[in-house]
Amino acid sequence: MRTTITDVAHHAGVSIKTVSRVLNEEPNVTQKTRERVKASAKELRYQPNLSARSLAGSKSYLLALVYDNPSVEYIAQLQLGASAACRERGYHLVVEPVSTQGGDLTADMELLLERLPVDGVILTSPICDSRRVLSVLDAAGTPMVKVSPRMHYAKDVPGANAPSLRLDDVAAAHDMTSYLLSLGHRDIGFIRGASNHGSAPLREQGYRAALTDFGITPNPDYMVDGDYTFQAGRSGAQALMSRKNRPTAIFASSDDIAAGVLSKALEKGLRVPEDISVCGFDDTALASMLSPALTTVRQPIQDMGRQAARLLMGPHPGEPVHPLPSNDSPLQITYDIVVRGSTCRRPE
Amino acid sequence: MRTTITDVAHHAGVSIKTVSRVLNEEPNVTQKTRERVKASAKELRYQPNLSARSLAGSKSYLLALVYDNPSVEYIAQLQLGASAACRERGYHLVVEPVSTQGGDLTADMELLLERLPVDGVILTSPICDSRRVLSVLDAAGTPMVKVSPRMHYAKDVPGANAPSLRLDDVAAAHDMTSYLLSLGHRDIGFIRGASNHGSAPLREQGYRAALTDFGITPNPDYMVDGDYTFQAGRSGAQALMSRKNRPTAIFASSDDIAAGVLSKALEKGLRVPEDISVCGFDDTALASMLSPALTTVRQPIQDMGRQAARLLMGPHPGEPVHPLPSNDSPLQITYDIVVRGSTCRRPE
DNA sequence: AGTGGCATTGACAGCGTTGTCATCACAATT
DNA sequence: AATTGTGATGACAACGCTGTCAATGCCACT
Repeated sequence: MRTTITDVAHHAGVSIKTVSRVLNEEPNVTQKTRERVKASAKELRYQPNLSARSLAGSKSYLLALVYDNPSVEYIAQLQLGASAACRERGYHLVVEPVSTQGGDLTADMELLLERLPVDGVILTSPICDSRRVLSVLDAAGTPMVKVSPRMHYAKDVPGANAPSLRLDDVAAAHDMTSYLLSLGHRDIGFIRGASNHGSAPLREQGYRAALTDFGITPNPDYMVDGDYTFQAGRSGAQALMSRKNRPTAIFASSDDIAAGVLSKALEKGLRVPEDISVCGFDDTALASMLSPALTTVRQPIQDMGRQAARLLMGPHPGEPVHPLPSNDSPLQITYDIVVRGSTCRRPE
Repeated sequence: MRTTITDVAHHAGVSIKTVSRVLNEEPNVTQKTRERVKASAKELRYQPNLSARSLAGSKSYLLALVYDNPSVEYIAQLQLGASAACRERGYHLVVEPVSTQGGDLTADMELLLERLPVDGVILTSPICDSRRVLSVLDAAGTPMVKVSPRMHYAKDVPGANAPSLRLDDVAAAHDMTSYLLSLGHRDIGFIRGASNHGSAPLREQGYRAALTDFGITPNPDYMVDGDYTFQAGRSGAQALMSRKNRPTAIFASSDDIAAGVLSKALEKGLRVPEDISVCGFDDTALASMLSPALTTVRQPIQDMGRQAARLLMGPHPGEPVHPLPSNDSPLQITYDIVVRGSTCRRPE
């Protein structure tokens, strides 16, 4: 038999309601009672039953991570962080892979919400920008947090004021581009991320700004579309390398793209970085595993997952309450430029 | 207001118990009633509340995936499959990353089981071989399925008869080694997987057997320890390449290891595959992203996740019941040797 | 027509917790 | 001393569903 709250109450000589109060850190319990109950709970190794809690109360102690598999590694890291944060507070993380392509995204979300009363949803890009998903969540009153959403929202869009977090993609891309410029590169190719991701245009913007700041007019011939995948990297590189003036460096919007670029460049007999520098974005495990290892932008993805979960769980009773980050002022995440072997000074 | 079972019962003109019976595919309901109830449920877009179900009944419609992060990619794929299978049947997947290193594994598991009454647990290697974890699960009576566990168990070990699935690591490694032999290689290095994973000795066994079958005595100098990581690949390669007769091929027990081997080989100025062939195991996304792309053993990891979840959910009412795979006769998963650019004929 | 048996249905009591509200004890106020 | 207020506590219902068991209806067989 599981130990129930009744057992604890009996053991501590109080009512179950008092036990409940203690466990939920509610006020109006004497310090003495509080301690006695806690001792009993510990001794009996009592663990509250989440189903019962959820049914009776308003909290379910369940968070959902909804994702569409942009990069396996990215999600895995986010999940690791979120899960760790959940454990700290007795929550659990339910994963919900969905597809923005086929399938009915909205229906999937509704199903989730109606079946499983989760306390909050972590939305990753590009789902965090889906009007329909946001409106379903809004309608259900489910708290959410958006990870790397688009920048600008109309005020009346559902979920417009949900807290969000992202790193400063513009600044990061600016920094990376500036780094390439500082190496002497002038003809810098750029491969965009997926257009349905908020980060894609921001990274492009940073790239463009850096060039402009340096006095170079961004050349459309040096920018190609992509979708954050290895394949996009290969075809993007193919396109860029067939330009009249082959770029001496390529800034890929993700590590997966950069891996594709590397692959194509090597296939064409180019040496990286001697003939062409390549850099990525994210610093996933892949970046270190490639030869040469990728110069890239480090995102603390795991941290972001942890932060996202914490935002949903709210401040621990007793902790200071931070103002909620919003779309307009998202929780800013730090980044670093990580220099590895895939970039070097421009060849003469 | 959410629609409840009472709403459906009212709408269909039956008792809530009958609705419950219909929804759970229980017998002893007339076809007519069954259809009427289903129609009502559909019309009202009714979704059963999982917390209530779990509290009242014995099922929670929740499965847990417990893992210790051997390879991010591997887990992500497994998770994708398991999650898909869950969705088919109205289940949800809770993820529980745990650490076999620090932390208290047993305590983590107990916590999980006592808080969240999951219907089953998917245990990945090496956790599926932890006596303590198995005994906790056994004691709680929680169904489990082991993915790639060790081969041999004493009969009295807890969880000894839990269903398990794995591919035939021995045969796969045998095939891969034979393939290298067929390319003319005779001095074939081998980098082991992590010793706490059941698959590691099996793959080694296959490697040895293939050599022996070919009339070659396995040379201990050509076998080095590893732990399925990139780093292990680098140091393993370092060790192997400093042998008197440098092997002309290296069989790495995982793609991550192989990536490390590649990295070290290229760093040393060796050409792959011209100077040295390299192959891996798993066929994770990484394998295709490397240059050259890895020859490797394809495991249908996503399928395995799907199968694992299905085993836990039991046969769909009405489906034929397959005998449960056990440790002695696990569900066999098919594999393929995928030949890519990292292997070639032995240099003269 | 009477009887037994079986398939179908429903009434009702929980499952373990939280929310609401009443009660109580004790201190502060008049 | 009587009154009021406030903090601490507990009794009880409710959350939405399933399990148990009793009741009902229907049919086949004497």
